[in-house]
Amino acid sequence: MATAPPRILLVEDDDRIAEAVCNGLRLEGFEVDRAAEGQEARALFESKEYQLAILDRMLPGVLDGLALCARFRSLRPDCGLIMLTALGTTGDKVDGLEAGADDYLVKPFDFEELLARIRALLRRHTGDSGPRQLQVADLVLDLQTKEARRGNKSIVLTAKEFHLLEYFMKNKGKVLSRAKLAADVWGIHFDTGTNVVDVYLNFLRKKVDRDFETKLLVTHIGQGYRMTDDPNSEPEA
Amino acid sequence: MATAPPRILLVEDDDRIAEAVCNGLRLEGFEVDRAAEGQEARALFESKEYQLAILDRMLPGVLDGLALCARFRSLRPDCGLIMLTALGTTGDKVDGLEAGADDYLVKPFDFEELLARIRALLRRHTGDSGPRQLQVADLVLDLQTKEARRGNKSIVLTAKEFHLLEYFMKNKGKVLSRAKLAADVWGIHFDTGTNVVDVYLNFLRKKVDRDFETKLLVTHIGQGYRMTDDPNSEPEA
DNA sequence: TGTTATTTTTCATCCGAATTTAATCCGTAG
DNA sequence: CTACGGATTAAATTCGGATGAAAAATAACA
Repeated sequence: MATAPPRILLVEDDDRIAEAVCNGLRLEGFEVDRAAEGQEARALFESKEYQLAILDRMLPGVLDGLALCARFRSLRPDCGLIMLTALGTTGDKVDGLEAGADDYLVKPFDFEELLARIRALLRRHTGDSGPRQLQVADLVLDLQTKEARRGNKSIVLTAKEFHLLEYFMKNKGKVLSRAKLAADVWGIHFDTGTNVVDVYLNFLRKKVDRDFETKLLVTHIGQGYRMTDDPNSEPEA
Repeated sequence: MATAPPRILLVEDDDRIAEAVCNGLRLEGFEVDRAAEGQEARALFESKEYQLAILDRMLPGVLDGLALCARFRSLRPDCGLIMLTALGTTGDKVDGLEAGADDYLVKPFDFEELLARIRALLRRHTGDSGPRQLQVADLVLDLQTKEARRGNKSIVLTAKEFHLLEYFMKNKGKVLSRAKLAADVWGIHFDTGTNVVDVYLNFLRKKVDRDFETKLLVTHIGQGYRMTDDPNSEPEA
């Protein structure tokens, strides 16, 4: 049984960065809220319970990253805090740590790096290092080796296929609309007339379902797709 | 059984880093002493019995990290030694290891990472004495002599090549992204647009794979590289 | 210190795999 | 029959990775 995904607050004014990070994190199964400036961030932080906050050091408005950091820390001592700082401002790191941040990251950072630190931090606070493998029926996806196997057959996946499959497995049981898949896996947020999702479903099915009796990927006409353990079950909300 | 907590000597001149690390380690239940420069460190080391010392490579005064390292090693051969090096000073790592250090870490490092290495080192020094050489298929890497050999062919490696190979062998089977390699082997924690990793993969392959039938280093396009024990883990379709 | 050799890193180019687009096919419902 | 949503295939494009060469940094040594 999957526990509730960690909830993360991202405070970043640069749309492009925020966009990319949001996407990436959602793809990894986190629940992400975003604020573009201080007041909004504060409001969100006080209304929901976050396991972790990612704060840009420099923010428009009265409340900058440092101020938020200190405030958040005093408000909820065991919420993880990661500070993002621009390159070249050496003292920043230390200031950040002194304001109560658990870690800092220099921009431009690598998403992988951010992810690693998020995981480290969540692990430190919750003791859970997350799954190394995902499983649905007899299909196993190894997140370390990026290897998939069903039954005793090894399945080779490309990067996109891997992401898509990972996303399905993390959301098994749920019906996922094309729009949501496009958004969370491809980062396509408005309706371009593309059919990549369809095409990739076809790719996945060829590799994952074609040679097997029980089909794990089910189409719900007009609604989307669903990965299921047992085909007779009702879709989850 | 309640053995005495491991005693650690931290030698670091930067107050803030020292402070942070000290706190962290004490929180983890270690007993920590700190010295800010070489003479002080030496005095402490000779007056108490430490299970482990963490040395900054660069220190003010006559005795720098390297000198201390060599001295400590000859004084107490089974005390664990971890070297901290700043980014951008090439060759440091190897010098450190040659001076007798057991491990090194590039600053800025993750506290978690430091912790992991401390634990590994303590484990190694209290009884089972860790691996002295690594092996993947017919490739053997001797951590003592820094010699590599595949089949009956001896392979000469440069410092970076050695570390990269060591990292791959320690993580055999896992797909390692460029970002992770850059971070853990080069200490590049943010996204510069470099392709050193690619180039070094090419170097390694020339030395390790080129003249052999079975290739140990596999590319996973869009995901990273992987060192594999048995190349048969893929196909079958 | 100046000179040379070695290692590390950057840069530009080429090639093939992966991704995306676009066209066509198929089944079902009206 | 036709319209609609989805499945499938093939073709176009883009992107990631390999590689050679040269530049920069570092070490070795006189």
